[in-house]
Amino acid sequence: MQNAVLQIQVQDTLYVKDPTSSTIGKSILGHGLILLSEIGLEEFTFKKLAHKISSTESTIYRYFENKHQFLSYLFNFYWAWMDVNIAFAITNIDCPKERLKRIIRVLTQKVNNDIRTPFIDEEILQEVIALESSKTFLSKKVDEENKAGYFLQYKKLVDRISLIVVEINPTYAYPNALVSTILESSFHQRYFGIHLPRLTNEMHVQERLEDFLTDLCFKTLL
Amino acid sequence: MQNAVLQIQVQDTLYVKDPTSSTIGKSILGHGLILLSEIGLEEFTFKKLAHKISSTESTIYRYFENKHQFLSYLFNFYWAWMDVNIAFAITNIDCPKERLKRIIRVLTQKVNNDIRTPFIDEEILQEVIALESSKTFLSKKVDEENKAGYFLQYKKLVDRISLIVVEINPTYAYPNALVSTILESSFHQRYFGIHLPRLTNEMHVQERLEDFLTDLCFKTLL
DNA sequence: TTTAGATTGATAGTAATACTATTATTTTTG
DNA sequence: CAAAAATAATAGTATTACTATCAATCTAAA
Repeated sequence: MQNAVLQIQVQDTLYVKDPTSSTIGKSILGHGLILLSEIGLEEFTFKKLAHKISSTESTIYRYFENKHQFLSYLFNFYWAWMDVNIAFAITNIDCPKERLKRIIRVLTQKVNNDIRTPFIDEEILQEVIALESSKTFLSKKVDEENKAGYFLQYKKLVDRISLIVVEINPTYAYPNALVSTILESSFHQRYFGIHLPRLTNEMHVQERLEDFLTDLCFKTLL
Repeated sequence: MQNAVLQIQVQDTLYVKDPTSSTIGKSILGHGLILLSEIGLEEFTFKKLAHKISSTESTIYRYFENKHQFLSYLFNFYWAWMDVNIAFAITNIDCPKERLKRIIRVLTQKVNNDIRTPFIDEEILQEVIALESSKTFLSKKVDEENKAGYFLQYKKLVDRISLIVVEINPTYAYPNALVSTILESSFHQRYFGIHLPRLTNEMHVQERLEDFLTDLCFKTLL
């Protein structure tokens, strides 16, 4: 068994200088993520982060244009990492139904820190993405950022899962819509379960969320 | 036919001073909404709005604590208004399936300005809510704001529609989750259709969005 | 009709944010 | 070891997100 390092690649439009290329860059990623999870995007500033890592604002600005770009980097990192996870979960599974089931399981599971990515704690990343990811695309700059590849990893994953949906039911008219609905729901329903329970039905319980989404998918497709 | 004025009531925790109680308050609502639709929440400031309505920041602060509260006001206004619309759309309809169908139609339709609310243009409001509404609850202050009633109208509507879902299928375990998923999707899928088409399947076309959500609901429930 | 009370406008001010720029110092690497 | 690159330290600007004060105006009750 090798001591593998998992290289997650994101678009070079998502940084000024590649944060994985230096110690301080990795520190920005790791501690930036932690700070984000602690205080949320609105309160998050590069100044606070600089203080946390005993560095300066100007250094952080050499890696990321602004906090929105930093969030988008994490967003892409998360989905690229999820893509790897999902690919692993369905290798050697031929039946597309079983593959979709396993994907939904992976999507609704609470993740654990992946030691193959030393500077990012995926458990924290998942929390941050649940709360903040919608803010990456709900912006007036969405078209511009889309052109710059800010959503590439997410779109790739939706495409990949949609292909499986098409395998299950080639006549279904809305595979991508179904998949992106499932992905969005997997975050929002869990969040509602914790914070706005009246909007959902105990979706903070992993098995229920998994069952809800699996049921929704398969009833729709079969 | 009377020249009816539709009074939409929101929680008094959503303002410092009721904006509908004065001319300048209504101007803040109306022009604030327009400014929001023009530049988005991130760029929106009370200073810019004050300039637009030839008033001052201090005056606006007498009505709303900050722009987040202003957005939450609009959020509740929208769903309270939608509630009225939906109630109207299903009066005298006994069949719960038909009622749900009609609700989905209302939810996926592009709305027109309602002249019974003179200071708010619902067409613009719908655009703003589509882009910004998730930001009302995706915040570290969600629990605090939930207690203060920031999401009451939305929760009420979800409850109301869930009751119909239960009528259609009393054994279905996730009525509220299904309803909130439909509501969230009705905005996000349309948005994806316009800005991130790879995430969906032409959901900017109203009939397709309606069909997608109707199909999703009824296949899940029947 | 006066007058007190409430509302708005004008102005000022503060701490924080979101940067940019410059230069000195340290670290890396060839 | 020298040159180049990266980082730290410092300063500075325009804007944001407010709060405070006080004068002007408008409004409603005695």
